[in-house]
Amino acid sequence: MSATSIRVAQQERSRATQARLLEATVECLVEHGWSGTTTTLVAARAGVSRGAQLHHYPTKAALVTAAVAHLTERRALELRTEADALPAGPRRLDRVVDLLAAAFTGPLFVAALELWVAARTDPELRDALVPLEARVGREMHRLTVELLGVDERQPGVREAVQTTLDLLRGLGVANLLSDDSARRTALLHAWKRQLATLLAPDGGPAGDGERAGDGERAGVTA
Amino acid sequence: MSATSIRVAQQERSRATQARLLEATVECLVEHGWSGTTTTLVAARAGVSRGAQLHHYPTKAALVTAAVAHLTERRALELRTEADALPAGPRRLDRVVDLLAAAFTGPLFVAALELWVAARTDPELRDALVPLEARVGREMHRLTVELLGVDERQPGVREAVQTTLDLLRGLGVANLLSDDSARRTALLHAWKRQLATLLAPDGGPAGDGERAGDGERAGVTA
DNA sequence: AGCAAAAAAGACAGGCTTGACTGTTTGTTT
DNA sequence: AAACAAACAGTCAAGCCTGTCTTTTTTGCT
Repeated sequence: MSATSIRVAQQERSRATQARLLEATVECLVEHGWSGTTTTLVAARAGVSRGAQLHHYPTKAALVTAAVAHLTERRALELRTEADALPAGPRRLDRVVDLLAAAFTGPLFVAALELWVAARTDPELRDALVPLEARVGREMHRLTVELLGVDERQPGVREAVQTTLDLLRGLGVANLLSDDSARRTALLHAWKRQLATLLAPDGGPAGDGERAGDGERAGVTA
Repeated sequence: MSATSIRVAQQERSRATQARLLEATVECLVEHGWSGTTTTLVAARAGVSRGAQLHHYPTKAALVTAAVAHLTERRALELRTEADALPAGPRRLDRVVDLLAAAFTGPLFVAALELWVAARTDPELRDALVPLEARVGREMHRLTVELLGVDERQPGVREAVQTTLDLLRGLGVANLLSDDSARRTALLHAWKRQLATLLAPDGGPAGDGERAGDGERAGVTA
């Protein structure tokens, strides 16, 4: 009973402390922004002593890097969870867009955006963020295609999906300061119908076969 | 000769120093991000002593607030300048989109985005930024309509323009870290043709009369 | 019980940022 | 010319952030 189970208990304690630290880091990002996210504040918010914090994450870079990975996990999890709860009714496309729009306006997106902007001028953070973000971006594209139930080999479909995601990111940024939901809702209403015609297999007005770049690479995606 | 001309000289000296400080602030935002933009660094970059800096802008908030206004001016100026140089050829719509896309990827956009994100968690900065950004947003919308030479009263036109700007903002953010120009170019190519059909007065597939919110309010626009 | 290792706690030093303060130069008025 | 005001220069202290260090507690094993 002792050998493994108790060792597991200890590991579990570590894991719990680390989880609290990472969660607190994300919360601080949302509440205080990147420059307001100090290690001291994170430790205080997590209810963890500074010594314990430094024990698990020796430097701020280590903490933030781990938090980036943690955030990525949480974003993917949240997406899948909400996607699973999606009904397959006639308004399927509308619901999918609403779901994605919610992902681009929630706290997790805000935290990711803070990191994204900060990473621009912070090489260490950038190196940690870019590969993960690329992964999330591709995953998001794939999930969108799957949820919409469209065939990506159809001309124009890939572009339509990418455009939707980029548009949602833009709307998400616009929603940062002032509440933009009224405008966003109206705009998305129009876009939904637009998207419906683009995805219709009978060949809409756009899409003559060309392919965009090398798939969805853009990040800050959920 | 003395009364006015010399007073002008002194005022001009002040103005020049202030301009250098504001310009240096924007440059620091682009190069080092919001948290890397310290007053010391700005003063050094501007070639202005710390005393002189504190004389003109007693606090960091004062400096940044002034820089926000300055940045707004520069963005508007840049837009108009480039818009004036726009040829009125057959590829008019393509050129307009390219122009706007450039505005959403240039240094001025980056600086504005840094401020935008920082303002989310900084009330003082936020209060200074929101009204100015709203102005730029409206101006950008107006200018786009004008450059495209479309009639905004036509159903769907307003939505199409707003969608274009929000999409460009999203693409601009995606371009922050990794160079996304290949994907962006391809995507915009598709969107241009999409936009052309949306703006065509013979009634495209979208736009049945509803209006979105209260005009373009979203910021981080140029 | 007793020992070793992991986890946690908290004090401390070094570096940086901000803004206050004093002194100096340049420009302006009478 | 003399007094006055604005612009400029540079130093200083207080506060904060990061990361090192030592000490204490908890856990795991014999």
